[in-house]
Amino acid sequence: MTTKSGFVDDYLAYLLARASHLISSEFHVVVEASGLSLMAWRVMASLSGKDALSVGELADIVLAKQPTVTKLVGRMEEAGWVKRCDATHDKRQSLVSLTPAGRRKVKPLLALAQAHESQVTADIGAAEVAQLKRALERMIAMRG
Amino acid sequence: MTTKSGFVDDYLAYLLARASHLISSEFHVVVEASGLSLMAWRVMASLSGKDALSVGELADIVLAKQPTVTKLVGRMEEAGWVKRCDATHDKRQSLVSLTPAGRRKVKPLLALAQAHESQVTADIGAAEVAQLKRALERMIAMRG
DNA sequence: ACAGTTTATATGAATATTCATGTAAATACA
DNA sequence: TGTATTTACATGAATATTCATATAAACTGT
Repeated sequence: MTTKSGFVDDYLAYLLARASHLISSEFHVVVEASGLSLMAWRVMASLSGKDALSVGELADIVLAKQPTVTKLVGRMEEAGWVKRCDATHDKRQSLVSLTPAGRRKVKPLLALAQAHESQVTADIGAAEVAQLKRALERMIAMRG
Repeated sequence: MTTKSGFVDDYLAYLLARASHLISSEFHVVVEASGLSLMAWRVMASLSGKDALSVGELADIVLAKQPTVTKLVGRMEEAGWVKRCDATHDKRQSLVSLTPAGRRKVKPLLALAQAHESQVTADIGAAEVAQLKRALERMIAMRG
C-alpha cells in the first residue's frame, strides 16, 4: 500500500525505521519458511560467527531487552538450536552457543541472506549500497 | 555496550535495524517522558499532518499489524488522544483523528523531534544526512 | 576479609502483539 | 440483480515482550 503521511515522510528516524522494516520483511519470509522467528534468526546469525555470546551481549546485538532474550534463548534451547553453559570466569553469565543442529539450521539461511543482500545491491546499485552502509556504520559508531 | 558480532556487522539489513533502533531509542526517552509509547507517538505524529487516517493506513505507516493498531488506537481513544468515526464513503473503514487534547499533546513533541533530528544532523553532517535520506527514500520508493 | 555497590541473569505479573477468524461492507461479474 | 470474492476492521486466544524485582556473583574501598 505504502501510504504517505505529512510529518514522518522526511523524518530521518522514520526513514530508517521504514527502510529497515522493508528489508527485514523481505527476508523475514525466507526466515519464517524455515520455521524461525526474526529474533531467533538474529540470535543464530550472531552466534554463527562466534563460539558463544552471553545473554547480555546477545540482547545488545539483536536489539532486544535482556528478559526478552533470556526467554527467547529458553525457547530456542527447547527447540534444540542453542545451548547454554555457565561462564567459568564470571559465573553470573550464561553463555549461549549454537548446537550442531543449530549450525546446520542456520547455514543455508546465511547463504540466503547473502543472496538477498546481493539482490538488494543489484537493484539499488553497488556504489549506492556501499555509501549507505558507510553512512550507517559511521552513525552507529558515533552514537552507539 | 555495542558488542560486535561477525556475520551481522556488515549486513545491510542489520545496519539499518541497528541505526534505526539507535536513533529511535534516543528520541524514545523524550517520548516516554511525555507518557506516550513509541507506537502511540508514531500514530500521533502521522495524524498530525492529516485530517484523519484509516486503521489500515495507520498500520502501514507505523509499521505494525492491523490488529495491533486497532488495539493501540483503542487505548489511545480511552486516553483521549484520538477519536474514531466511521467513514461515510466506505462504511467498513474506521477513521482515526487527533482530538484537541491529542493535538496539544503531540505539538511539542513534533518540535522536539525536529530538534533531535537537527542534533543528529549537526553531529553527522548535513550533507551526509541529506545523502543518507535520499538513499533511504530511493530504497523505500523502489521496494515499498 | 567485609560491608556496600554494581552487574548478569532469571522470573512472575502486567502488557502488548500476533494469529486465526468473524462480520459487514464493497466490488466483480455472471 | 444476485452471488462469489475481496477488503476493512474487530476480537478472542495464543504468544511474545516488558517491567519490576529477586538472586547470586563480581567489584570497590576500607
